[in-house]
Order: sequence, then structure tokens, then C-alpha cells
Amino acid sequence: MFTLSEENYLKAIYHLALNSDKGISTNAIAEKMETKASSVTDMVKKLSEKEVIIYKKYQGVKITNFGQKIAANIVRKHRLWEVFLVDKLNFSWDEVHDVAEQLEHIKSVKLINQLDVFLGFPTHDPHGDPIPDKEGNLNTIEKSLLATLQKNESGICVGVDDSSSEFLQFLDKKGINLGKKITVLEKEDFDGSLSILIDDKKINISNKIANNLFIKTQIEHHKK
Amino acid sequence: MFTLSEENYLKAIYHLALNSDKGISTNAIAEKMETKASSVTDMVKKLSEKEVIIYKKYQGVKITNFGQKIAANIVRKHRLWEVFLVDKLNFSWDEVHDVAEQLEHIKSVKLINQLDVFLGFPTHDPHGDPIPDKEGNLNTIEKSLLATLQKNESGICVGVDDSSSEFLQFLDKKGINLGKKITVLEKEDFDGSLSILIDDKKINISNKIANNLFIKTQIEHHKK
DNA sequence: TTTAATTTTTAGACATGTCTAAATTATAAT
DNA sequence: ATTATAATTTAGACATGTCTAAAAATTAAA
Repeated sequence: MFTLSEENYLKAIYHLALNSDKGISTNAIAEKMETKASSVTDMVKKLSEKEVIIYKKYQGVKITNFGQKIAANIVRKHRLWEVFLVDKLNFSWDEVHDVAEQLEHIKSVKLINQLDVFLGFPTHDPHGDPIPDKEGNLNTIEKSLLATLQKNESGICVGVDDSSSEFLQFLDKKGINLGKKITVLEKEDFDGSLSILIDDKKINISNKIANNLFIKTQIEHHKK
Repeated sequence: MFTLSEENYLKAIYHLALNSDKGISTNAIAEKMETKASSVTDMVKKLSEKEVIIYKKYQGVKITNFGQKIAANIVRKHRLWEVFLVDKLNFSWDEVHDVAEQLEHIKSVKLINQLDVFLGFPTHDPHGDPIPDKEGNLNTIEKSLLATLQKNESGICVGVDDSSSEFLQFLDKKGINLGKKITVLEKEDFDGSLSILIDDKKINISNKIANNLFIKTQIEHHKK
């Protein structure tokens, strides 16, 4: 069994490990957890004891298969709760994170399995992030940043990179949601800003926005 | 803001205070919390600092109006989550307590208000206990123990006193649920056991059971 | 490759919530 | 009213998770 703190550290390490094969540095964990490096060293020893990570002094940490499973299950809970909040309790997508951050630590296998059933086995959370299955497997879809599309190309909005409240509210204001079709009308070399078509309306978005929106260009997948 | 421990102590004191006007003794709290009296003394000082209880050395504690409101809100959350688990996630009434014990500490006003809406503003939890409103008011209904009914009297089962898993599962086995009509056919003076009619079936129950089942005898209430 | 800068770890401290054992106060019994 | 018993509090200890400041190891720079 893991404490709340252990779960939060493990989750942070899990997320950091998804974006790099190398060992995760103490400082990187400290930054993500908004804490001090010395606290990280302490916690990392405990997590190592519990065999969810491998820790060698001054070498950073690596997450074990066991640790990955534990962490993925926390992420699974977090994202299922987010779906619940949006689909059933009428939260908007920018309001769910803090509450899900608490709900993800509730301990009950039956609870989360039944929630999954109740929600109709969702595959993605309200920000487009995939929900790990019971075994901890992630079903990642191929997606590209809107900024990488060329003029006249189009695709479906399937996720956001930055899921801060501010960014999500901005998207709402612009009428940009998951599932919406976006077509690039113009690309400005000058500042990387785009003119896009969405809901038959033409709007301008900055490069910063285009670098935080994930797009699926290939709409159909062929079954083997 | 209150810590998890503070919330649990306060809830215990709240429940104890419902059944007595006098000060709640350190030992009573210790027993309910399954902890030591010395730990209670420590915590009681903290709760007193936060003005949810009034504490005088060797005199026991009294809950303040403010404390009552805080505690009732925790109970509200607990019972709403119990309704959610039974109504939406197909939990049985003997499985909900431990999970609700965790969920009651989730901090989000919107969450609990929306949950209330989603559940259709339930007034009672799956064990027949009333759900406090947002202001912390309890809408208690008049109820009597089945053991106090006389021969040939009948009423509706509206609650249980002991809501342990074992007792609830026993009731399930006997076909006894909230809302069921129960008629007393025989009372044995010898051991206090009853012969009752439920669902057109005649069954025998012990005095211990009859002292843990709440019955509403007056089915209709007149509006003024 | 030796020094300088950075990262990481250790040592010691502190807050929270718990405990045991001893001291104190209250309550009951004679 | 005095003593015995029970309840309560205090004092000191410990575990968890955090921090600061200093020491040690690694990495980068000259």
C-alpha cells in the first residue's frame, strides 16, 4: 500500500519517464513536485525500498514495471474521474484537474471498475489524454501538433498539450473543442501564426496556441 | 481548512453529540475513533483552537454551531456518495461505508452540489439515514424500533441502527430492505423474538434484530 | 586535466499525529 | 470526609514528510 505522498511522487516520475528513456533526475522530480531536491532524495529511497523505482545515488531513478503498473492505475483513476466530472456532473474541462487530483487516491478496485462501466468504458479524458486499461497499457494515438500542418491541410482536434485552466478557457472562447475539424487556411512565416477554419468560421491563432493543440490528420484507420 | 484527522475527530464528536446534551468525554471519543485517550486530548486542543468545539480540561467537549455545520457537511458528503455508489455504481448497501469514508474528505463545493443534483436531491442514504442539507440541517423523521411494535401493528422499514456489513447482509438474506412493509404477527415474551410478515412471507427474527431495525408507523403526514 | 559550477546527498531540525508511562484530577465507595 | 478507582492530562518518544545548510559527487569549462 502506498501513501498519498508516495503516489504523487510515483505519478510524477511516471509522467517524466514517458518523455525520456534516461534516468529521471532528482531536480526534474523536484521541479515537477514543486518541492526541494533533498525531499526528493528522501522519498526516492522509500520508493526504491518498495520496488517501484530503481535508485542509484547520483544516477537518477528509473521506474520498474511494477511501478509503471501502479502509476498507470493512478492515472487511470484520475482520467476516469475527469470523464465523470465532465459527462455526469457538468464540469467544464478546465475545472476538473484539481478535483481529480484528490479523487485519484481513493482506494477501491470495485469503485473504479464500476465507474468505468458506468461511463461506458471511455478511452480518453476530456483533454484528449488516453485512459490506461486495467493492466496499465496506454493506447496512444498518432497525433501531431497543429503547428506542423501545412497550408490547406486539415484534421480533427484530439488533445491539448498544456491543460492549464487558462489555456482551456481560451480555447472555449475561440470555440475550439475536442472533435472539431480544423483546416489551415494561411501560415504566417513571420510569427508562425495561423489562420484556420473551424465551424465554418475563419479565426487567427498564434504560434503558441498551435504548438499546444494536437490534431489527428488520418481520420480512418485500416483494420489489418 | 481541516486536515483528514481533524475531520474524522470532528465527525465522531458530532455523532456522539447527537445522542447526548452533555459534554462528550475524552474516553467516548477515544473509543469511537479506536485510539488512545491521550491522542484525543491532543487533537481536542487543536479543534478547540479552530473553534469547532469548546474544550475545558477534564470537562469533556461540546461542539459549536460552526463545528456542527462543518461536521454535518462531511456527513452530507458521506451519505450522498453512498447514494451514488448504490444507485449509480451498483454497490450493495453493505459495501459502501469504507469507500464513502474516503470520498467524504474530497474538497470541492461544486462537486458535492452537482452530485446532489445528479442524484436527484436524495433525502436519505441507503441505510435510511437522513442527508443533511447545505446548511447542515437534518430532516429527521419519526421512527421507532421494530422491537417496540405491538402484535398486529405494522409499518415501513426506514432505517437500520447497526449498519455493519454483517447485519446488512443478514437482512438481505432475510429479504428485509428499506421500504418494505413489516407486520408483527407474534411477540414471544420469553426471548423477545418476533414472528413478522414481510412480502407475504412469515419469518422469525430475534430480539437483537428487532432492536436494530427502524420502522415508520405513520405512513401519511398531513400538510398544515 | 585541473578548476569551477551544478547537482545531489547528508545531517539536523521541525510539524503533525500518534503512542506509552507517569502524574494529575475527578468520581465513587466506604 | 477520606480513600480507592477511574478518567484525563502531561511529558517524552517515535514515524512521516518536509525543510535549510553544509558536504560530497558529478559535469562543464578553461
